[in-house]
Amino acid sequence: MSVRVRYAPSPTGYLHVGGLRTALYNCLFARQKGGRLILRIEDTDQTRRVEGAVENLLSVFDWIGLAFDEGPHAGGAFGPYVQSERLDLYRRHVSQLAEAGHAYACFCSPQTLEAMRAEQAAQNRIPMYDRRCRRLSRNEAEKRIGAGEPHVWRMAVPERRDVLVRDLIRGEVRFESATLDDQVLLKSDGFPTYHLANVVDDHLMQISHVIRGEEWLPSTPKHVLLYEFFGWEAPQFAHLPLLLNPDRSKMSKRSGDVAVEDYRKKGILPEVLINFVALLGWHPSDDREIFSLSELVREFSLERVGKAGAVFDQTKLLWMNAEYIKAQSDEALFENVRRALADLIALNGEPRVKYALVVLRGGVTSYDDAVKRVREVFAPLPPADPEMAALLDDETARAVVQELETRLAKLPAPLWLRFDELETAFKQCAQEAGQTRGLKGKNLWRAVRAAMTGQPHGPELARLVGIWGRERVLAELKRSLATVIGHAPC
RNA sequence: GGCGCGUUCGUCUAGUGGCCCAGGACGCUGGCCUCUCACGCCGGUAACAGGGGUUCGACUCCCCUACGCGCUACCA
Repeated sequence: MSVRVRYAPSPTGYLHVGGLRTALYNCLFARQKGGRLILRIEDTDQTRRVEGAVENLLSVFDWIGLAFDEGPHAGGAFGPYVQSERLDLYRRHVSQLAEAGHAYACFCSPQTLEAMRAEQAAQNRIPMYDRRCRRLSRNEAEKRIGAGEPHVWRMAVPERRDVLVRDLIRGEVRFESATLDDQVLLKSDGFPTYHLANVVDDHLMQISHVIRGEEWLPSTPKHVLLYEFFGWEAPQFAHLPLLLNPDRSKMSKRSGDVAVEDYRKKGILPEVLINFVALLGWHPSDDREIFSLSELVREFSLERVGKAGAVFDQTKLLWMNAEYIKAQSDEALFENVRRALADLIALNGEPRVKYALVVLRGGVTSYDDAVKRVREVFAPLPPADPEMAALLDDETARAVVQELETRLAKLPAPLWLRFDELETAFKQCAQEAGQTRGLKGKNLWRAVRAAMTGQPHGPELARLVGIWGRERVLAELKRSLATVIGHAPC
C-alpha cells in the first residue's frame, strides 16, 4: 500500500512550532517511503475563523522549505482540501451512520447540556453526555427535525467493549467504551466536528498513516469506532510526544514564542528550525546533531521517536543557529546580511563593511546579531570607560599614542584597504611607537586601545584599524590625545 | 473526579539483561590561547522518580506507589 500522510492544521493564523514538527515528521516519513504529503485545512469551527490564515500558513511553509504534494494550493486528485468545502460529504456520511444505527440526532440545547454537566459535577459524577436523545424513537426524531428543531448528530458509542488502538510509537492502548462520550459528529450549524471530518477525509484521501500530536490519543478510540461503523480499514496511528514549555506544560502561546514566525523574526534560520525541531522527540542512531532536510529524510524513523514530552530549549536553538552561521563562508554570510547593512555600505564602502563582518562574526548567533555587531563598530563610541581613560593620564602612554598617530598618518593611503598588510603595518607602527618610550606587550596595547576606543573590550586593534579606515582612526587618536591633556588626575 | 500517556544529568537525549560505578549535546564551570571580549582547544559538573519482585545479574522485564502531562466542548 502506498504511503499517504497528511498535516491537517486548523487555520488559526500562525504555525505553531509543534505543528511544524508534526508536519516535518509527516514530510520525512512520506519522502523516505516514496509517499505523498498532503495538506488539509481543518476549518470546521466557524467561530474561530481567521482571515488570511491559510495564506499565512502557506507562506511560512514556503519560507521553511517544506512542500506539500497535495493541498488547497497544490491541488490533487482528492480535493477539495479545505473541510469547509466538503460539507455535503460529511452530511452524507452521517446519514449513512444514522441509517445503520451508529448515529442519532440530539436536540439538547447548549443550555441543557450545561445544566446536565453542572448537575453531574455537583453529584461528583463524571461529566459525560447522558444519552437522553439516544432513547428517542426514530419517528419522533424525524418529526422534530422536520419541524425545524435545531439538533446535532452524535455517534452511538457501544455500551461495553474494549476499543483497541494500535499506535506505532506507544504500542497497543486499550480503552473501555463505557468511558467514551457520545461525541457530536455534526454540529447544529451543519459543520462536522474534528472527529467526523478527520475520519471521513482520512479515508477518502486514502491516508495510510496518521502522524499527529499526543493530545489526540484519547480521542483515537472514537475514531477507531467510526472506521468500524463505516466498515473502513483504519490507517496506522503514530502519536507524537508533546512539545513542552520550560515548566513542562504543553507548549502554548501564552508562555512565550510558539509561532514559527516569531523565530523567523528572531533571526533563526529555517533549516535550523527544522534541524532543531526534528531532534525534539526523535534521535538518530548515532550522536550527530546537525542534519539537513535530505539527511533527515534518510535517517528518520518512527521507531526512534520517543514517548516523553520535550521541552523546547531556546538556548540550544540559538547555539544551533550559531553553528549554521559559523558554517557559512564569509561571502555567503555577507550576502545574507548585505541588505540590512546597505546604509553602512553606502557610507563606508563595501570592503570595510565586509571586513568588519569577517572580523566580528565569531560567535554570532543570528544574522541580526551579526548586523548589530557591525553596526556597533561603525557607530560613535560610548563615553570612555574611566579605567581605560586613566591609562592615558600617563606621560609615557600619551607620548606613545602621539608617536603612533604620527606613524600611522605616514602610511600610504592604498594600504588602508589591503587589510592583511594593514594589520601587519599597524602592529609594527604600534610596536615601534612603544619602543620609543619602552612600552610593550600588554601595557602597550592597553594604552593604544584606550586611545582608540576608550573601551575595555572590542575587536582586535590591528583589525579595527582596517574596519574604521584612515580618517576615523587618526581622528579618534587625536581626539583622545586632546581630551587627555585637560584631564589631569585630581 | 474519570480515562490515557509518560518518568535517565537543569534541558535535548543514548541505552532493548551483563559492553554502564550510565555515553553524547546545550547550559554552567576550570584552564589554555590572547592587547580585551568573543571564538577555538582541553578538562570538570550533573541523571537511571521510589518501593517491591523476576534473574547469577537490571536503566533495561513485571507489579505497586508517587509525580508530571494530556484529554474529558456543537475547539482542534
